[in-house]
Amino acid sequence: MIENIENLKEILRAKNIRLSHQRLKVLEYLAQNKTHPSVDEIYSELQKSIPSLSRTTIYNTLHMLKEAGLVNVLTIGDSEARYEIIAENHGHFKCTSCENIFDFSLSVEEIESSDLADFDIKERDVYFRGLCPDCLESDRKDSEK
Amino acid sequence: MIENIENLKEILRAKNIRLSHQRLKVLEYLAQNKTHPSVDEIYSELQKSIPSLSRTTIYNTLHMLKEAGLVNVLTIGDSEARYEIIAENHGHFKCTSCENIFDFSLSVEEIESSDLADFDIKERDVYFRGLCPDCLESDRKDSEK
DNA sequence: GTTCCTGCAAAAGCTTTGCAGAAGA
DNA sequence: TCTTCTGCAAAGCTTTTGCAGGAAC
Repeated sequence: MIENIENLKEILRAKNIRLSHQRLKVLEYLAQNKTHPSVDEIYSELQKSIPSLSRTTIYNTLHMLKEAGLVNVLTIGDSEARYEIIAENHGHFKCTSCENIFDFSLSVEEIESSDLADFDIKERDVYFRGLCPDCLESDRKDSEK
Repeated sequence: MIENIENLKEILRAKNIRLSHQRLKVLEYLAQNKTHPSVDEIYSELQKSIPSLSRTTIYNTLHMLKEAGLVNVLTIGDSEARYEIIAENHGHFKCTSCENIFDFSLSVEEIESSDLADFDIKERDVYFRGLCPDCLESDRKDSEK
C-alpha cells in the first residue's frame, strides 16, 4: 500500500532523493489527509510542528514529489492548486458551493478515443463540478423559507 | 450551429446582454479560432483592430460569456486559463511540450459513477496530458542524433 | 566534506477591483 | 436619458526565483 510512510521513504531513497524532515512531514500529511489540500492548508498545519517552515519549501517539496510520481496536482478551475497522494484511478468532483473535492470511482482506461491513437497519453484527469449532497440540501432548505 | 455569429448575437439579446463592439469581437474571435486561446492571445489579436482595448474588458467579457453559457474555461494544470466556445462533448488533450490543446471526441455522458448518485453534476471535463504526435516525432529525431 | 535543501525576501504572472468617462438601448 | 460597459491604475493572490546559511549523507 503506497500510503504507508515506510514505503514512501523507500521510493524516495530508491530515487536518491534526500529524506529531509520537511519532505517526510509533507508526505505524511498527504498520506493521512485525503482532503486534496492546498499549499496553504499544508503549510498552516505543518507550521504548528515546524515553526520555521516556509511556503517555498512546500512548493519545492510538492514539485519534487510530483516529479517523483508520488503526488497528483489538481487544478479544477481554481485559483490554487490542490494535491493528493497518487491513488487508484478515480475522478474528482468539486462542489462549486463548499469548494470541497470528492473522489469517485472510475476506470480512466475505459475513456479512450480513436482520435488519440497517435498521442502519448501520460496523465488522465476527469473533473466534474456541481453541487454536493450537503449543499443541495442547504439550497433546498433555503428555498423553503 | 452555435458558431454562427448571428446566432450568438441572438442568444445574447435574448438574455438582455448588450452587444458592445468589444464583446462581439471576442465572440467572433472564439467562434473563428478553435485554438483554446488565453486571455493574452485574444487581447493581442483584438488590440490590432481596437487599439484602446484593455485586458480587463477581455476578462469581463469572458466571465459574462461563461455566465451566459456560451464559453467554457479550461484550466489544465496551467498558469493561465484558456477559453473556447461551447461545443459538442469532447475531451481535451494538452501537450506538455508544445502546450497546444487538442480536442478529442468523447461522450461524457458515458462517464458515470454510482458514487455520484446524490450529486448534481453541472460540468464535466476530461483532461489528458502527454505528447502530441508532432512532439513525439521531434523527440524521436532528437534521440537519433 | 560535499552536495543538496531550506527559508527569507523580492519579483513575477495572472486575475480582480474601484472608479470616472464613454457607449449602448 | 438611464443604465451598463470600458479601460486605466492599483491591488490581490498564488507561485517562482535567487541566494546565504544549514541539514543530509
